[in-house]
Amino acid sequence: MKNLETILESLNEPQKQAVSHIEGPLMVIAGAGSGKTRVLTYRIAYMLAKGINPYQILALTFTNKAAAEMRERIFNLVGEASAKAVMMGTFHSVFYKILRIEGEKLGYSRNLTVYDTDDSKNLIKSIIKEMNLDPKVYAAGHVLNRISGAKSNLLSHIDYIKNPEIFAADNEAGKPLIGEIFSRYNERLRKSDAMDFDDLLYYMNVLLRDFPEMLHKYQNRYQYILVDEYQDTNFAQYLIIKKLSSSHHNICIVGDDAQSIYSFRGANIQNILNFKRDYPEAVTIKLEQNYRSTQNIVNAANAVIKCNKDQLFKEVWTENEEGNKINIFQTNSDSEEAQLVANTIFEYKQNFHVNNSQFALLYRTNAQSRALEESLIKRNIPYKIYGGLSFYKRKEIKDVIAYFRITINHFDEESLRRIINYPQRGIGQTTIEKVIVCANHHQVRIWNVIENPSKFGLDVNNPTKERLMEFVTKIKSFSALLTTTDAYELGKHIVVSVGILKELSEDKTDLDRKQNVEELLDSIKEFTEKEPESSFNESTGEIIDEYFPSLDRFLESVVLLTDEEDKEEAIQDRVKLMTIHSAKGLEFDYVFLTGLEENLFPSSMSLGSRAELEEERRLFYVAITRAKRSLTITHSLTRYRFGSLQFCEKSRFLNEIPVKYLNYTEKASMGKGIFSSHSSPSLFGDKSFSEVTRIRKKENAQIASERKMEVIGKEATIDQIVPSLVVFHDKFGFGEVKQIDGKGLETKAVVQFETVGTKTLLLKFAKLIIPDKK
DNA sequence: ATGGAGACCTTTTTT
DNA sequence: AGGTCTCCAT
Repeated sequence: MKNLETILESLNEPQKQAVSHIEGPLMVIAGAGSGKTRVLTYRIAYMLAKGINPYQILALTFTNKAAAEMRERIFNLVGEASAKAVMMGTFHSVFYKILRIEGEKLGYSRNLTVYDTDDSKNLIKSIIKEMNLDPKVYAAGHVLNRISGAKSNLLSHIDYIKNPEIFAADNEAGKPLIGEIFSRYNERLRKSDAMDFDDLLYYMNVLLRDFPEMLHKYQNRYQYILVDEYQDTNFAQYLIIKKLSSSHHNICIVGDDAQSIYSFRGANIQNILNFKRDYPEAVTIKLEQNYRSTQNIVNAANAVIKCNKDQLFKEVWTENEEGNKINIFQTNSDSEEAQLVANTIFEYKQNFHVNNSQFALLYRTNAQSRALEESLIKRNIPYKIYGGLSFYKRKEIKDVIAYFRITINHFDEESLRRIINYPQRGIGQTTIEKVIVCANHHQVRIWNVIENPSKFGLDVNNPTKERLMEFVTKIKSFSALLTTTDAYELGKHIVVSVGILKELSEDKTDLDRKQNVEELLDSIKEFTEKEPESSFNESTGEIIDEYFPSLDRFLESVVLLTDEEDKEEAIQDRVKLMTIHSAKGLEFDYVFLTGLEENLFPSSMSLGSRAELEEERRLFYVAITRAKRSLTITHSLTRYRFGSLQFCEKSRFLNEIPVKYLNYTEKASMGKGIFSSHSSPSLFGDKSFSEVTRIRKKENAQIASERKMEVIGKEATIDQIVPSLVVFHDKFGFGEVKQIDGKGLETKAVVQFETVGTKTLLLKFAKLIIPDKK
């Protein structure tokens, strides 16, 4: 543990103030790249060094990624014991923990399930169906948005129905019954002993509002509260923080109004603008020195954000070098755009010593990643896509998790519906509908009906009844093992005995799925082998709850995870691809920002109001400020969207960067990267612009034909494939055969690919090519 | 009850 | 283009 002086040593003046101002409200306005995370972590270290009990510190973040990073950095500063004792996590995960403990006061059990967005949507869909409403008029996504918005503003379904303005708005939109859906939705959640994401915040508020002893308990417990990314809080979050800190006012919020990009989720930028009103004695500190980026990048970003009307005054500056100008390239098509990016990375790597992981490719929408991926594979550049369809959202994983959930909570309706006939056991749609109607009619849970079909007069034939009861018996047998069998053993038992693994093994077209399930089991195993963390009474040290790595504990730990925890992350040197939203808080040496076109960025959805357009502009600001050394922006004249070719206009945002900070290349040839212009004049001496272009084109032609040569080879017969053989796959590129399983037409090969990692392939489909040796 | 063919809709962003 | 949903035939 460091002492107070050494903690402060490495900080600049405002950072020092922010770190050492511990008592009383503090607002830190942290410009991009100004060392925000550093301040937060050092502040916690400072508090601990001052002797503050780590159990009294609550640190809230928005994303799991941010929480993990903060935990790690504090860990390094102060050591494991103290770091673990600090309550640190996302809003949702922290309040979920509390609600599992206190939920009985609100009519929830300790086993309460959290519904993710898919679950919520599915539930809404079925309610809409049950109400005989037109699913086109009542689109589940839209209805959920309305409900979510209400909950984020702490409106109950009763408030919603009673509110004349809301009703008028819904009525005008032709959807007067959203309030009724809301009401039924809540009822079903309750019946399922489940909360949706918004409920975690909503019920935390209810707990603090209706139970004074709870308010007192948690105010007392958390004497020091830190909130990261405060500009992204919604009303529900804002009020929890306000209540918890009302007795001591030891609240430190850190944020940047210029980086508020989540208003679509109910984030209210006013929360940061109003902090002074809530805490008149609050101290405000601005962190304006940027340590991350070059002057060109900082200046360009400043110029862009100045176009917004709503903002707190702040002037970000840097002492870093001027740096290269921002390169902007226009291409003919999205695939050329992608190739230009890949080629530029390729050239960069050839000419300088740059690692793959120093590059980031950013885009507005996930759909844009595909073209980039293809061009990277062609160039044999390893990459990793962040976000998108995360591990826990994959079908096969959700199926397995659903079994876990139903084992822990029989009333979890969405899980039940998901797996009652998966793997198929002859319980079809008609039966399920009858069960639901029956359950609604008797005002009981679906589980109650299938547990005892005769009791509720369920109108299905006897074999079906038996199948239902067989299912119930099976689940009950799993539940019986919860306290005696650890998460891994039970998880494996479930997957095997239910036949999921067998089912997936039979699906020859997609062997990845089985692998994913196995990966899930591996991660459960890791969980069970982790060092036990028993909970104990903080003042006496008495162990209250002996740790046992049960399945419900495992589920608790992953239910709010959206990203796959990637263990190989640090080892693997790969180019990173992600949306701008998920890039927030991160930084990269070389950033490529693609698709700067009207209707894509800014998104066509955001053109309705100034506020929305300003949010898009903040998003652009976030994107620019991710870059440390170099920023390359591209826009394409055409792009495939929704399956057809569209013509695209250059984004208005590009005109907001003063020309003195940039190099613009119209009609860029896709082979010509940033070398052709000004970044690296020494490489080409005094050759003219067009000469360099010509050289580049020629080189690229050469490279391209070389690549072709490489790939030409014979398609391998099955018995030719042996371990350690280098092979080429049409989609995955080059790889090395690691292992062969099975015989004849069923032969499978485990191949380690250079760019996409390890895949198991069924050889009769894989069409592997053995490249000719040069 | 199941599976396949075709219609249909998507693309904002995340806990 | 690709996945999801619906409807129809078996």
